[in-house]
Amino acid sequence: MSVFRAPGSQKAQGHVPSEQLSLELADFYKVFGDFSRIRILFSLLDNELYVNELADLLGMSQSAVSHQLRILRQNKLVKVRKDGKTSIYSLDDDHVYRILTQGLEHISH
Amino acid sequence: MSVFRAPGSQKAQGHVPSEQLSLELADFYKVFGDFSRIRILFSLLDNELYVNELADLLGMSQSAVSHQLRILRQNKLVKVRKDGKTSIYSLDDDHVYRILTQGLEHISH
DNA sequence: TATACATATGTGCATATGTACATATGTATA
DNA sequence: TATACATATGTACATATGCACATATGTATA
Repeated sequence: MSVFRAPGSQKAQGHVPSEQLSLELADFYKVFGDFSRIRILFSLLDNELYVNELADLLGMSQSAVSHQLRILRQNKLVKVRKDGKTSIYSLDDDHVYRILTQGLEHISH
Repeated sequence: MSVFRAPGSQKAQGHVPSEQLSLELADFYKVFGDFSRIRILFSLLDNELYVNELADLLGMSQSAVSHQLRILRQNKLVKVRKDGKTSIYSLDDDHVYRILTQGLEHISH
């Protein structure tokens, strides 16, 4: 793994992990580290759904769902398709699916 | 994936994801979703290190490191070995290593 | 065009969280 | 035993964050 700084920029024993990479990885996990967002992603595993369907399904307000969908969009985890008045959301690709299944494997040891 | 509730407990189209599982998975990701904790874990990839070594290496206070190590301990991501006055920390098992490498794969697309 | 509907978004607030500071706990050494 | 050292932890506070509320934007229909 090229997680570390170039030799010479380190002080004592141990390698200082790259701050850039650490930040990116933490941000990556942060998106998945929220109950509502995980539930939204799970809901989209089978079907694409529009915003109000998600809100009803999960018992969340339209506002809350929209705000979380925005975060998921910005992080390229979901994509939108417009159909008239409705915005239809789906997982961006099966990359997201793999991340979720790997996470589930880890928590079931 | 058995991520969903039993059929019958769902309303319209779409499956309501299990709240229990969603919560566990979000909490799992939440631990990794912090810059300082990721850096600590990366630092422990090669070597075991004691608290002050980590603090010096990462430019963090002893207090901050200890508090984060506590969270990592509670989530079984690191383990402690006592040697006199010092507490020597290491990754709990290579399960943690796998999680980190998978995360890195994802952010590098 | 006026209205209803679906979604997006700005804002405020309550809660969560990371860390500094101070201190407690535990261990080795003089 | 007294002191220094290493770590753990309680507390306060600043910041981050998720969501409710109100409203803006965009689209279809009467």
